[in-house]
Amino acid sequence: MATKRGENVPAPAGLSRERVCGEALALVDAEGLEALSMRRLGARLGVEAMSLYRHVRNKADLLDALHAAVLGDLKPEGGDARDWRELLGGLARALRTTLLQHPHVLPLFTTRPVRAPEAVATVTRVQDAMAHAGFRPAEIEQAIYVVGMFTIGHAIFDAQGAHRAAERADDRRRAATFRFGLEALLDGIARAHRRPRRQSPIPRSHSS
Amino acid sequence: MATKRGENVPAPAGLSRERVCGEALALVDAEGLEALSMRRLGARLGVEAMSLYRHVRNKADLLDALHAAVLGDLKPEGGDARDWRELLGGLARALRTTLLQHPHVLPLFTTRPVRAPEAVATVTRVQDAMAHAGFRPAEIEQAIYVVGMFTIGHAIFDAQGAHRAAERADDRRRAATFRFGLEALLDGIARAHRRPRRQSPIPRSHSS
DNA sequence: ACCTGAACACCGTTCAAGT
DNA sequence: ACCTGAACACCGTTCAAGT
Repeated sequence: MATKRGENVPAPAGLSRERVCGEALALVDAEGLEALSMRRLGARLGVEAMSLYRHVRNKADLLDALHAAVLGDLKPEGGDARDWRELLGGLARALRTTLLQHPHVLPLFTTRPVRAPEAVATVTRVQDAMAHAGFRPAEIEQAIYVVGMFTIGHAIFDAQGAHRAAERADDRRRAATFRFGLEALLDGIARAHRRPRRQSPIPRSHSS
Repeated sequence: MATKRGENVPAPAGLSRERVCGEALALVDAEGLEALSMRRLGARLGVEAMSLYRHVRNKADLLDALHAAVLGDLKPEGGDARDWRELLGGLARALRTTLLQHPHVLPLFTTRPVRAPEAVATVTRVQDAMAHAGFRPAEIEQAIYVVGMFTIGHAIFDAQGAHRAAERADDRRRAATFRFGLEALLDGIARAHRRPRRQSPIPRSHSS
């Protein structure tokens, strides 16, 4: 192959949605979200920009795919644990790791709902463990919500600070701050579960 | 005025940085970040796009101004309190309110460092109260960091959910979830302050 | 079936020119 | 001093045309 000219010939151009999205993620990781244009992405794949529309509906669709791809990486550590606290904590730590590996994709998280099926599956495992530990559905939703909020907020702060000179408190300290907040939230969740929901004078049986 | 043609004549065109940024914020609040272009903004102000460059270095500069303007709104409630917990909690609640009033500006928070002087001043008041309560500088920074992360994370989730049909749990419940996480964090901060920092065998004076 | 060229309606930004 | 016209190098996207 590449017999015509020794110029560019970057790839055999067997395009596919996967290849398009993968290359887009590589481009964004390397040069930032603003550097992603259909024309530049096409060039990277050795193809005209218009060819991409065969595999991607839109630029918005491409961005959705990027968002999903990052969430798809999610590989929580303590996969075999059944302790809700370890599962939920592990999910948060895995999310932090993933987000910090793709900091340029973070703005998409402010715009797109979390719907990647892989991520949803991971969340389901946490939900099951919490249900098994006696949490009620509303409590479970709240717990996961709260931990997710904190984690994405942290990733945003952290990714910002990484560019700044002044507050380059070393990574160890930022990680410690994350850990501190996460443990505080897990404590809060555990405590709320042990206590009754609100101030109701005579709770019947075990709920309020 | 408006004697030439009864067509458009939107403003006397006495441009200023303030007017440019204010109109930009109005445009973004109304139509989203993507709708903001120099040409459209110029049109709204009754002026050609190029005139804006007299008052704004760049589009990036304009976005920075938007970010700062939103943070400038920050008006925490319990302004006269000296209780650190009330001050820090009030700051978080005020930030939440402001962010939810300008949801389209949220993506900028993933990209720009928080540097608006008004916001910094508010933060300084919280820092002073915490120092007065006996927190050490590192603890103070960590506390404010953690609460800020959580709040911005929450705002992102909340703003997303507001568009979605399925999870439109009513506002009251979302606010309750925010409150729950915030209180958990404040509890954690208070507890960490009462306890020793790490496992140090013989702490001196009053912290054990 | 898959890719392309040309075209359309937009961008941000510069610069010399108008008043 | 402040605003503008024309221009440049880019965008996303459509559509008819090529192979």
